Amino acid sequence: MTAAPLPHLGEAVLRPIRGHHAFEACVEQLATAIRLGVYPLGSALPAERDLAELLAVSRATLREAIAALREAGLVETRRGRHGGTVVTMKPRTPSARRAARTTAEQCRGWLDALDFRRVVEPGAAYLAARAELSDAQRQRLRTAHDAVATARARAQHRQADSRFHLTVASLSGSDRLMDAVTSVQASVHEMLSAIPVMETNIAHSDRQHLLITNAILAGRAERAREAMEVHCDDTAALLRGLLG
Amino acid sequence: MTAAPLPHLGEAVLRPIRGHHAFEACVEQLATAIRLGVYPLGSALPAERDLAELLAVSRATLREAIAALREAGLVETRRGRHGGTVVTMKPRTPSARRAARTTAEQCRGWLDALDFRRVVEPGAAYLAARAELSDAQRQRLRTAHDAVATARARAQHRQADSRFHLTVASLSGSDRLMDAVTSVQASVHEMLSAIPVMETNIAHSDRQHLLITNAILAGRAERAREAMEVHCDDTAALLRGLLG
DNA sequence: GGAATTTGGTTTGAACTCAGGCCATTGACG
DNA sequence: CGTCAATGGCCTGAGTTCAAACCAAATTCC
Repeated sequence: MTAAPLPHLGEAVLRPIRGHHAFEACVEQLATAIRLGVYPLGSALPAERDLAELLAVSRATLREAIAALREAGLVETRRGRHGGTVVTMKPRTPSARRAARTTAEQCRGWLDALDFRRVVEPGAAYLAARAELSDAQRQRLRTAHDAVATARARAQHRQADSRFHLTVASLSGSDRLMDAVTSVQASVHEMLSAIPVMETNIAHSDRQHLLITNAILAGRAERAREAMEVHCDDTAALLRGLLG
Repeated sequence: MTAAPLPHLGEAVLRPIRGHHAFEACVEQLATAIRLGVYPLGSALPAERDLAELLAVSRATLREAIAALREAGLVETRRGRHGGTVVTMKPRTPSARRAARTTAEQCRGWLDALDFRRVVEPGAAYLAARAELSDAQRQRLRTAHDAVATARARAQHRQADSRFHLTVASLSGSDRLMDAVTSVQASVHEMLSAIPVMETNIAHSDRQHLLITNAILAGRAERAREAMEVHCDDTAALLRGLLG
């Protein structure tokens, strides 16, 4: 039997343990969820004890994370019965975000995200179309699509778009795909916040959303996947062009 | 503006922070890498200092993990120059593994892995076929394929199969895809170790590997993806049938 | 008005992890 | 044969995180 070390695979398979900073990870997850519009402006986060359980983190750590969000002006907290932590920050406008310089490291991660997205989002659409969706699920998809189509302001359209893609992923029924799409959407959201987007792009994108929605609701798996592939390719082309 | 909490998305998007047990995560990653054949019997793991950096973990923690592997009989350690930790354990045979009872929880995760796999592995094959591969990379793919085709013993075939799929993923050039495939291969390996596999299945599988390899080397992206899809579907059908 | 309940706020001691340095062992090379 | 370099083995002090209490505020309901 070979005793070759297979070095390339070793380096590729062994990956950093994500773990030593529960605090930072909490801040990032919550901030991302807020920016993606999972918790829109004015909505309340779950109670601390529930949130701590969701994130599998101690309440002490979670509170530090919430304190950081509060300090950053993203949320406000009120005490007492029916108190809680409420989202108060309007999503940053693209222009405000453009200030941050994009590093080479960041750019590499972004390009990787586009490749990964082109794989997982069409896959999610495919599975969602094949799944037997309940009426409530079908309604959620329609609602999510309508929200994108009718959003007027740029930032709100951005959030509605993220929610649409996350909704499709959630309908796939796969936890791992949901993870993957969440991660990808976080990256895409960052990218889109760093560049200007034109009206024509949005209209084009909305048309594709409709195709995807209809294909999923009709149970046309292949068609849903192809529509999502086209959508990802178009967005990727736009982003690649403007980022390098 | 809506203040609806979007509860379903919140529960789906917010995920446990994987982090509070660097030690356990290390043990799992290393044990998985060994079982998948990334470090075959007789080969040496990287030096502790290098491994600690790869896993982004302190040397102290890594050493505890290695101690656990040693105690489990997976590896042995020698000191001094050109010392190190070498893999000593033959992969467990399916029969030895069958003893472990499969829980409902485990089964759910496994079924999810099959869905996820059907998305990411074909995606990886597609990207690998589209990438401009260096001669060294092409050679790695051929070597990995030959190893599967010529492996005689069941357990060795299993490892070679994992290595083949991991190699395809590494050729995709996407870190995130590599992560995803590593994770699904770990699950698939567990499943296959829990059930009996027949010779005919192996022969069938080997034929598909050849199709995939040729499509990638020829740069036929669509064909590579379809071949991998068929391969995943066939394996999934086998596993689903034998697991419930 | 008063009690119960829900929710955030705080404290405490234990366990885990880290970074960095230093020691011990072994084989290779001059 | 002696030195050197690579490697595993070990220690210490600081920082995080955890679990499980208990406290304080605010709302609801009697």
